[in-house]
Amino acid sequence: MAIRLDLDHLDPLHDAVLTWYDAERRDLPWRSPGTSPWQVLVSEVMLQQTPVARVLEPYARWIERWPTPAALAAEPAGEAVRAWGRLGYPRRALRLHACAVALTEVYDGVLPEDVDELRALPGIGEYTAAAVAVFAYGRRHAVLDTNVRRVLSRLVDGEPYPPSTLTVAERRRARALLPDAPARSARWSIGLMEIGALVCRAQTPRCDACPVRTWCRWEGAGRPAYDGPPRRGQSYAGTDRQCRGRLLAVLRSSAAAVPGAVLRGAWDDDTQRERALDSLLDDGLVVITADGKYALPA
DNA sequence: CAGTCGTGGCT
DNA sequence: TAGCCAAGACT
Repeated sequence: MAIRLDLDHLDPLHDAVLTWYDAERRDLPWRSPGTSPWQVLVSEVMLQQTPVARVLEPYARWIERWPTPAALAAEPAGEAVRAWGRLGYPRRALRLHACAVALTEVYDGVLPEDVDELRALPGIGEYTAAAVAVFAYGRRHAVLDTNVRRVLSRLVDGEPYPPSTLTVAERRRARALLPDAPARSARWSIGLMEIGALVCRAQTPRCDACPVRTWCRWEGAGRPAYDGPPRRGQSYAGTDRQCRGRLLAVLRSSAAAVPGAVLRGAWDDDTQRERALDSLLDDGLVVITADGKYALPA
């Protein structure tokens, strides 16, 4: 049986996470000492639904080219989409550009520290606002990403996976577990994320290497399997998303505007291609030029 | 609130 | 092999 979690005496739990983090943390570029809040934001947006390994190279090129919000805001949004490469979900690039414009115009290029102000910026939701406030500014605030949610669900609830949507109970609990000192709470949050990424993994947990194993209800209960309703799977082949990806890849690789005939060669199904192209135009990821060709936005 | 939105690696 | 999933946001 796991040791019951005592909310009045969390120090040992905190210590276990912080000690483990100091020893096992990955040395990622956005964690190095001189990282600016803007660079933290760039990394967080790129990491939304995209694994660390695929972010490393685009991130390095991005911050070298656009070290400040003003630098990015000075260029066309299409350049952001092009530099986004194959990270996926390219609307993130568009939003990050819009965010850079807003930061430049409204905040004089300085990221706000307040989560509500951050939350109001394009592409910054609840998680990313918290991540910037905590990781860039050391504020005391709960950070609930998919890793932390899974770790706490297993540790405290004994459930293999968190609820499908973030609940108020999860927010309240995450807040209650936070160390009192802001600097300590920030490291606690990063530590939980890192445990989720390296140890308490979704499919292949490494409980033998877990620093909080002695408190874990899930491990203590023999790691019961998930038995709820089927979790929504993401199909991809043949979907509009794949079609959009193909079309955008053509535009990314071309410096000049592209005639419709070329796009036609990128996807066979006329109906689906037109639908996907319309949605790309709606999103502002693609524009039609004066001579009727297609291009990334100016 | 549930659906939509890319891409690729791992088991 | 075919799912499963990865530091979510937005509508």
